[in-house]
Amino acid sequence: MRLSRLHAPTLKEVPKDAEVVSHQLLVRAGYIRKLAAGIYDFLPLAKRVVRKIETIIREEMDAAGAQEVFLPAVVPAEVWQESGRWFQYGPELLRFKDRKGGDFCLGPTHEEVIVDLVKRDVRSWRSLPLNLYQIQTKFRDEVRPRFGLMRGREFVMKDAYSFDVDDAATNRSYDAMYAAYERIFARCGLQFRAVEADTGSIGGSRSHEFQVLASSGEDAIVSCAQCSYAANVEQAELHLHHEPPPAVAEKAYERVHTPNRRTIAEVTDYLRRPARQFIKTLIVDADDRLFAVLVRGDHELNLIKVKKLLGAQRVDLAHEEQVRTATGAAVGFAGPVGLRGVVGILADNAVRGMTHAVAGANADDHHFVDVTEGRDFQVTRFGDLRLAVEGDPCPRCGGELKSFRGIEVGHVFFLGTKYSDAMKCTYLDESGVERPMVMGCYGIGVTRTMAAAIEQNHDADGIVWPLAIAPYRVIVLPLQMNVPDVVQAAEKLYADLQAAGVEVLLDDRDERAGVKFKDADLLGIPLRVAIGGRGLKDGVVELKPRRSSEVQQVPLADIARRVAEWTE
RNA sequence: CGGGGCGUAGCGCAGCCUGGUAGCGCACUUGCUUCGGGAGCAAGGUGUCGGAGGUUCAAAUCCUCUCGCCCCGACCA
Repeated sequence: MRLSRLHAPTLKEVPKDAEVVSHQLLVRAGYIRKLAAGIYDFLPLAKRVVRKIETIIREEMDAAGAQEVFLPAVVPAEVWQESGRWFQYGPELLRFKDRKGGDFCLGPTHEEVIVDLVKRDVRSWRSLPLNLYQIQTKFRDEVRPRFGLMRGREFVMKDAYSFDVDDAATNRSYDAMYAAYERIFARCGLQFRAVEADTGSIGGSRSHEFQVLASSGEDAIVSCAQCSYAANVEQAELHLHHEPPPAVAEKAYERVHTPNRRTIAEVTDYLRRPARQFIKTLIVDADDRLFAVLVRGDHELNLIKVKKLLGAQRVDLAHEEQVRTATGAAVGFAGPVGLRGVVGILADNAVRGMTHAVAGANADDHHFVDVTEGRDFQVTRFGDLRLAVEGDPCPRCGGELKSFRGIEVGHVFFLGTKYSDAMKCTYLDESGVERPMVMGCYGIGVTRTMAAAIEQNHDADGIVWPLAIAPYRVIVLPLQMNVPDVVQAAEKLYADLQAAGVEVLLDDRDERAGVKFKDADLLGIPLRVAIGGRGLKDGVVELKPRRSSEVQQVPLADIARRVAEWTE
């Protein structure tokens, strides 16, 4: 492709509405344009990257035994009513009516549609397992679309659904998808981790997220330095490796005045005690019953774990009024000592045996100091209730956990029979008994993967594409368009590379060398060949990988072969 | 959903407070010079000042409503 013809309008200035680097670079390098909040045009270069990611996905999904289908984006309400989600899903589901007044939605995910399809025609155990996937545009009317392609409203997703006779068979389908995902992201040239994730409200038993490692990632994950364990911080279990000794208190607790100091930071500053000596007391609403939950001051509460411990349907932090009802004080002054307004007091394991701790006094502008667990208050139930942090012990091997930031680009999920039960998707087993199919679902955010690749691979000059998903692999720069030898050599190389099947861009624009270098870097093309009058006199051209800073001088006669080798 | 901010040329912005008939940089067109890391000079085109209504002799500017976009927050203790 000639750059003079390519529709890739590059910008010198950073667009003002772009916050994250992938968004900035995609706009600046002429890959995307915004049409509306969270809705983007994909220009030719972006389309090529998306297609490359899709091709890798297709090859690996097909190799894993899945079959590609294409389901409608516009979905009639009936199937969503059948599963019950028409009423459960919030405003993220974009609903609308057709001309006859019938209800429809734009599919944010396709469990209903796929189950509807499978249950019609699959009746026998002989037809299972079955794994169907599609690559398609999804729409989720996000509360707050942001970060460009990272959290758009319209995006391209690969979604797959497996149907099996039982849990064991589903686990095999799951394992096959897990392995396929590892190959897909490895082939895309990305650094990633598969992490254990929360199974959430769907109630499945297994779930892994595929996280592309990037410091700008929205998700916090921990991974063991010694073994292969990795998990989302929300999911990471924290086992108690040794029982702390019972608390031995020296001092009695006393009440101190802490005017208007509500947060841990404010109080630790004011009292000059470290955060780890603080007992944070959170009031939570679990199915309309109020509980106090205690975690150490330097730890963070994990509501998901609280929900599991209580076996509750719903757990939220309490509202301001509820906090006042429970503690008799404003938010920020709750503490376990003398707390009456709650059904029970739960505490994270790290709170066990704490002495000389600081806690809220359940009175405005007051805290207690030198509080001791067991003596000054009784915990109803201890458990693992906090987010994991760097340095926590690995639940598998006891090694040290390291923390990372990640971008979730894929998710594999053991679904079970939630949808097949609700929508009566059943088969007849060998003995003629009707059973629900057991399902798994497997998603990859295709357009998000493109953005994540940039978040992980960029520098001050622009994008640095991994070879496998670059829109073109080579860019040829004739540095002086007014020197016939330079233009000729560039044209010949361009033609030779095309003939050899190498995806190549030729910057044939009548621009100065500086402009061409800047644009080549911005676009992120993995290999650059610069042809200039100076080098040509000595019969050489320059070869420079985008990722490295060293320039190789290559004889003109060898350049086509060298490039072809490099890009293989 | 709550709070804040911004809509002026393709892009980035100034002008608004203190009303007087719209400007800067980049980009774009033409010419000359330049030619290995976003060139210089000259000439040129570009706007319903987001939309509607109001106040006024006069509105980008003041007022009201509305639409769009961005950021922060959604109880982080």
